[in-house]
Order: sequence, then structure tokens, then C-alpha cells
Amino acid sequence: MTQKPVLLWFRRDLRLADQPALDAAIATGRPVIPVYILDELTPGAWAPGGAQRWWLHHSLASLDADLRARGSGLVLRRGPIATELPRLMAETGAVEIHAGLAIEPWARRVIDGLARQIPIRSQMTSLLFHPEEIRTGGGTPYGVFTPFSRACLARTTPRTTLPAPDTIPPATLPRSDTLAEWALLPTAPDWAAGLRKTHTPGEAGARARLNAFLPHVAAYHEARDIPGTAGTSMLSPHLAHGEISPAAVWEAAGRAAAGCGLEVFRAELLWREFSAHLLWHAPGLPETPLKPAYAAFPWRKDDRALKAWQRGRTGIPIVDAGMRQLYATGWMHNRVRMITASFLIKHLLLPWQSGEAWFWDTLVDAELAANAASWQWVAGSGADAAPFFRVFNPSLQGQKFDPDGTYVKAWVPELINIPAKHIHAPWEMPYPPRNYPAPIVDLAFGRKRALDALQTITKSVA
DNA sequence: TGAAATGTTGGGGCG
DNA sequence: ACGCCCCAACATTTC
Repeated sequence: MTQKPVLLWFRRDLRLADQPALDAAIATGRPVIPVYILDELTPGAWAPGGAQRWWLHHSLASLDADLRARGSGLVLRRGPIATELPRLMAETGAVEIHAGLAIEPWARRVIDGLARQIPIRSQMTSLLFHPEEIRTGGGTPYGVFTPFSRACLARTTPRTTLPAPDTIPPATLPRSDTLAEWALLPTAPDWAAGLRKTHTPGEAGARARLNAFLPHVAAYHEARDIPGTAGTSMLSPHLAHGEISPAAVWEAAGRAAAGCGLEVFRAELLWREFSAHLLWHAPGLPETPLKPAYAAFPWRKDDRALKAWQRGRTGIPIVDAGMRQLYATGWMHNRVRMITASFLIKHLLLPWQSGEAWFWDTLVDAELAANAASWQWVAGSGADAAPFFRVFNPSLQGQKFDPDGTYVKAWVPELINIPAKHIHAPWEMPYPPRNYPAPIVDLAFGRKRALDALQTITKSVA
């Protein structure tokens, strides 16, 4: 007799190694039907942005190939998860669903509703710690990073990692969409050349990226702030899609190095956890300032300035370099993310949500929690956020972290011949380059305008 | 995971 | 020798 199958619902955990949902599905002893659902229709859903659609295409193709090599395959469906999951259950006669824990509020809402009719077993596939697991002594969620990370570090080592299974119990797979039908890749125009050059989506690509980074863990704390060098891991898009588990990264880094480099790198993994923790306990994080006073912040509306920022035409070299790197490759160095975000929020006085939306559309590594938490961090409206008055001077930041302009020159060819002395403030030259825009805002003026704007809300609170 | 304004100190030029 | 001033260097405060 044939046994009834189980569904293995892949979300942002597109891998076979250290995939607890996969292992739980196999442990049932039933045939396993792996599925992925592209949901662009659920109201409130943050559907993958343009850059992520490109990544998703390749990651799904890679996962499908890996599944086929193990006697299985990947079933693709498109539609609201609330209708597609019950439909798949009915079509296949599956008895239950195994999946990774969803932390996005819109997905949690739908899944909680479905769980009343369908057995859904969820596993921790994309985080080190369950958002409910880390609590203060008083039993409340953490609102400050340092004690949160201490609590994480005080736990036993994060879960040990599991190898990929050799085979996956075969099942009769139902009809699948094709990736081509989904048209996730850009065509007219094909803007993905820079992405292809920079990244290799998929589980094998993730593993290769990790291995390439391991020799650099020891120097991470120093090298990570210099955008002109390859000091960071660039694992973020792989983690965002779950092509490698944070536990595997945590563990491998610990085997590769010890000391400051390791500690600082692991702290970055814990910032990712902290973001998930915040989103779990504050579902409004992507839309609403965590500090209520910031709801009344007098943001400007200026589409020309927003556009200049998006396309790297602000006239501030390090800002433009970062925004062009993002647009071309789907990724931006973290130090530069802080600088560009600070410039948008403070010097341009534009709402952090407009930056969040642009990053969502253009980053290959966008995660709802980290994107929202980080923008609120810069805006000063988040948990344990940088105070609003801490305004980055992009020219000084450039001098500090890109002293000879290596990074700027890599992305802003108009400035290729500018001497290092002026590379971060070309407007101060006797004859500034004619083919590069003048700053769209005077830095001193923008700084003062931002601090004045802050006064309007701090006064209303006092 | 700031920057700018303001305050303090101490060496050295100079009448 | 002395007081005075300048100002770099560093520290503190403020936003």
C-alpha cells in the first residue's frame, strides 16, 4: 500500500544541509513532497523585490537540482499561501506540513490561521534562537542589544549542525509551475550583469563563500570597516535565503579563528538575531517607528532628492559610490549602508521608510526584520538605536574609512583622477570635476536642519 | 557603529 | 626673567 505523504514547505531556508524541517519531514517515515510557494498576493505581504527575484530564481533552480540528485524534486506554486497550501494538501493527500518558523508578521498571521485546520510543524531553520527563547530576567523581550547578546552567548552553543541527507523519500510529485513561467529574471533590460558577476546563489555557492571568508575571520574586526577591501563575509544574501544556516556559519567561524575577529563577527550574526527578536515582538517594525514620538517627525517630501539618492547622483562621493554599488550588484558594504542611510534620513530629511523600500527592492540580502530594524536604528526611532543627533558627516566618514578613495573610485568613475586629498569633498577643489554633480545639499546646512527637526519632536514629548 | 562647539592645558614666540 | 598671547593638542560638552 502507498503511504500518505507529508509536505516539506521551503520558505527562506533553501538548503538541504542543517535543515531541521527537512529532517523532521524525513523522520515521519513518509514520502516527502518539497514545495516552494511564491506569494505576491497576500495583503500586507512583503513580496521579494526585484533583486531578490533574480536571486530566488537561481536559488530555486539550485535547490531543485540538489533535490533531484537525491531522488526528489521541487514543486513550484504561485499564489496566496492561505489558498495554495490547502490546495496542495488536497491534491496530494498529504497528512501534514513541515516548515521553517516564519517570523514575518504577515506570514505568521496566515500560518496561525491555517494551523487551525492543517497540522503545520515548524522548526527553527533560519535563526540560532527562537524569538521567544531569549528573555530578560523579568521575562520580557530585550530592547537593548548588549544584554540580548550576552543572554545569547550565555546559552549552550547554538544547535549542532546536521549534514544533508543522502536521499529523500521519493513521492509522486504533483504538477509544478516552471521557473521560466514565473519570469523572475529581468529581461528588458537585463540589469543583472553586476549581480551575476558578484554572487553565486545556491547552497553550493553559500558554502564556497563561507570557505573563502574563513581565513579572514581573525582580522574581521579591523578589516570589516574598510569598504575598499574584502573584509566582510558577504554571506548576507545566502543567510537571507537560508542557503546556509546561521549555526553552520557560527560553528565554522569558531573553528577558523578565535579572539576579537571571531567575537565581532559573531556579534553581527547576533544583530541579525536581535532584529528577528524585535520584529517578532513588535510586528509593526517595518512600518511604524518603535518610539512613538517619531510618528510626528517632520519629514520632507522631495522626489528629486530621493531619486538622486537612489541613483547615486547626490554629489557626495561615498554616498554615490554606495548607492551605485547597490544598484549594480544588489549588495552594499555595511559601513556604507550606515553612511547612505544617515544621509537620506538626516541630510535629506526623507522618511526612513522610503530608504527601507528602496533597499528592499534592490538588495539581494533584504530580510524584513534586519532591513526594518536597521533603518529604525539609523533613524533613532528603533530599539537601542543610534541617537538621532549622531549625524554622520559623509565626507569625514570617507576620509576615515576610505582614505585613498579606493572604494569611491571603484564605483564613481567621474572621480577616477581626483587626488586622495579631495576625493571625499571634490566641491572644495578650485576646479571641481564638471561631469560630477555638485552636492544636492550643503552638509553643514543639512546637519543643522536635521537637528532643528529633531527639536520639534523632542519638545512635544517634554 | 559621531561631529561640532566649547573648554583646558601647556609649549613656545616675543616684547 | 616674566607676562602675554597664540594655538595645537587634547578633553568635555552638546546636539
